[in-house]
Amino acid sequence: MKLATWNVNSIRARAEHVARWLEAEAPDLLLLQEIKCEAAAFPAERFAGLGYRAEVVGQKSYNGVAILSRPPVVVRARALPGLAEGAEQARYLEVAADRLVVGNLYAPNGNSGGEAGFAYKLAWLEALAARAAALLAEDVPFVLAGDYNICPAEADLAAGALGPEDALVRPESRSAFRRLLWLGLTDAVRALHPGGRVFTFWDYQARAFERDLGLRIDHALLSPAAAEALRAARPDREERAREQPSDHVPVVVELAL
DNA sequence: ATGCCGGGTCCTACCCGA
Repeated sequence: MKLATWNVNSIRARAEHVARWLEAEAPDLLLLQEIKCEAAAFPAERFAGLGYRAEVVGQKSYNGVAILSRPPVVVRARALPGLAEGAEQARYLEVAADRLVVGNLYAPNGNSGGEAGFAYKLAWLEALAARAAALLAEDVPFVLAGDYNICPAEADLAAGALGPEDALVRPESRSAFRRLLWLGLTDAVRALHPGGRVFTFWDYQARAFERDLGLRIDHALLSPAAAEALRAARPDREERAREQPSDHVPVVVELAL
């Protein structure tokens, strides 16, 4: 099982990049975030021509997640259970692909909207932890992958790339990430690259990529059974050097399932 | 200290991203 997660910063702006990448990498599943459109505007036909089905949880202008798959999948959830009514945004899609459960997530950034915006980020991450606990209780192998909008540790950002008050590095955000690890989940990329700079995002501004002022914020967390099957995990850094790229690159995970 | 890019939309100045 080869799966990948990629915040594409608008699927309509990035459809040809995604199509080319699917042909080159041939993943079984591709988890997309920030598609920035409703389901009706998602270019599903472009990917159907390559043999990929699309499940889409869309929203106008902001957010939006989708899963492209070669094998058929069964949708298990189109939102994260447990969030307050009226707080729904298109940020979660969970499917079953054979016996593996895959949750595709786009966590709130938390830097806009003042303290209320940050509180929403923490509430969302709390609901994600509850979902992880429920999946562990279900005793199915699973992957929760996507844009967590958290640099888990100091090694996960270039020096000076963000201030200490940034929502991506605030202690409360990091604590929410550690809580997922303490439940028993494995950070796939960090498990296989314990010391390396394995950034997944570089800002468009100030020549951040050329200066390698990156962040590691896109993660794949694995259940214990999935972690036993982990064979490879890496960001595809080369994508960031292309013309009109997303500011995030794909993160690829291979499991011997 | 500010804006630096780049996507979106009420089409055009502004919101959001991280």
